[in-house]
Amino acid sequence: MSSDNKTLNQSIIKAFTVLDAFTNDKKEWGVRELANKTGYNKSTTYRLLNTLASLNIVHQNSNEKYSLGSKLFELGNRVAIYKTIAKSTNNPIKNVALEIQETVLLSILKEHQVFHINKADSLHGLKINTSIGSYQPIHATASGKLLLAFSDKTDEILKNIELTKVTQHTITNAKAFKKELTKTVNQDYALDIEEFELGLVSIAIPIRNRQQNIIASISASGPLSRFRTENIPNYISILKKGATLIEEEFKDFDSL
Amino acid sequence: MSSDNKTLNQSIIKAFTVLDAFTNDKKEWGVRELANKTGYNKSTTYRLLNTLASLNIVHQNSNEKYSLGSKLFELGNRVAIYKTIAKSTNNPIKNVALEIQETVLLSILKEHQVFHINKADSLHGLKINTSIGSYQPIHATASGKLLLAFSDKTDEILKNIELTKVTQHTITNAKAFKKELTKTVNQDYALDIEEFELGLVSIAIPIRNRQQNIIASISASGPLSRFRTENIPNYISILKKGATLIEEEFKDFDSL
DNA sequence: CATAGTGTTTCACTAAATGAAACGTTGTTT
DNA sequence: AAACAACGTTTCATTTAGTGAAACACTATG
Repeated sequence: MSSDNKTLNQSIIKAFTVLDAFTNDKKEWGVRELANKTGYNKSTTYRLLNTLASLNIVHQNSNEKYSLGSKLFELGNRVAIYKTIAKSTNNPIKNVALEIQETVLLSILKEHQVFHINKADSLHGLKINTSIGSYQPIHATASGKLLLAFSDKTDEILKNIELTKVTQHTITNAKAFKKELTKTVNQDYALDIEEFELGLVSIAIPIRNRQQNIIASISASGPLSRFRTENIPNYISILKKGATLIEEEFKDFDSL
Repeated sequence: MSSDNKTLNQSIIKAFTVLDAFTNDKKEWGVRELANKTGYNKSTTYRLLNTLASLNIVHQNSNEKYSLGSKLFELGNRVAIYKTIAKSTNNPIKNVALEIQETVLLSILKEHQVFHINKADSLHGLKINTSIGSYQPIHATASGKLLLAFSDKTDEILKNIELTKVTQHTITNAKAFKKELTKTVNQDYALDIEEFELGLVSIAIPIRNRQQNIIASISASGPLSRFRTENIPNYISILKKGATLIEEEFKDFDSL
């Protein structure tokens, strides 16, 4: 068992486990339902929700179910760095999404993963279900491969990640993966055809600062059924429009 | 002492007390500094930060100080209702702020207080320090008086609030306050001259839906030194431009 | 009326959290 | 170079809070 100093506060762990259950797909939970989901006793769950409600972190609706409260919106707005970036990039990526007709993501490398700062959804019914603020594997996504390929810490990061198999198309062989990164640098874009999720295709290009260092990626994702390899130059062209606008805004940033 | 069922989880209370210390004014804290601020023992504070850091709710910078982490940004983005409204209203209120040359706020009534959904800062160095997601008193602010005046629950809310003195200009007499609300309805805007904060002036107008029910307020705030009563019609005109754009977006909403 | 499901409460018991003191590191002052 | 001040971090004995089973009260459904 870990020493005292590294023992985590269990009540806080439980509280955020409960909060994590609230997603865009399921915005409200009953007490017992949430207890089943988290594995916590229903009395414990009730007390956690009660405390969180008293702080406006969740609130109880008129149907007795609980949903996220305004306090998280406030706290989320204090994480200023991402809020500012999200705000500034809304229009460029929205325009790209309209033109490319797929979901567009703005992403950076963070903690050896791909972190999504902003998103503009496709208007199609069939679209990826990725959230702003979420992480995805670096080795199995277009954005991840692109950011890793151009990173100045590529070897260090490679030592710290596992090329785990996410789908049968995920590149798990180290040599093959390095070749993929070299190819990505050469062609100045990355492609992920079902490497992260079956039926899903993504294409990512770099966003550079004044010194030509990559600070983020912009990508488009959609189902394989709507994807044509002959359309790649067109996709890149549209993504570049968005990238250019974002680069103007962040040309003097070292990173996002 | 309260019964078992209403006893709040102290660890969660402490965790969010710690998180509340991180503001736009002070984004990073050392362990002892934060312990002094919150009144918690430095060991306790260290453990709280350690747990929060393990969840990416805070993170420790290279200078050993702690700041808010990406997880709050993610959780904040799940409070979809405010995020959507904030996103849709960014341009209108930004444009109003540019033209009016003061800080502009979009606000609603929530829990007998004024809740700020969105904000566009003035470019002046001297400007109000209000945060998105924060609450202000309903009786001592322009937005609050406006939203209360037009509310269909005015009397009920008045029974539940105290006309506490915030500055010497705050209206604390019930009769005088009711007259102020009547005047607000008649002139279709509200003014707060140093009622909430000395030296601060705010003017608010309504945002209406298709049924002409007020769903929010848009206001401008700045220092008394830059305020001229003869400019009120001009301020209202500019605010109305923003209100009109927002009304187009939310004309079918019953409330925000 | 019976049943099933919910949120909420109680109480005896269990586990977690706490704080004082000390440690190790870094930067500053003498 | 040594002493000092401030920091983050760790330890251990002690204190406090948190927990879960069982029961209650309510609502909806058949």
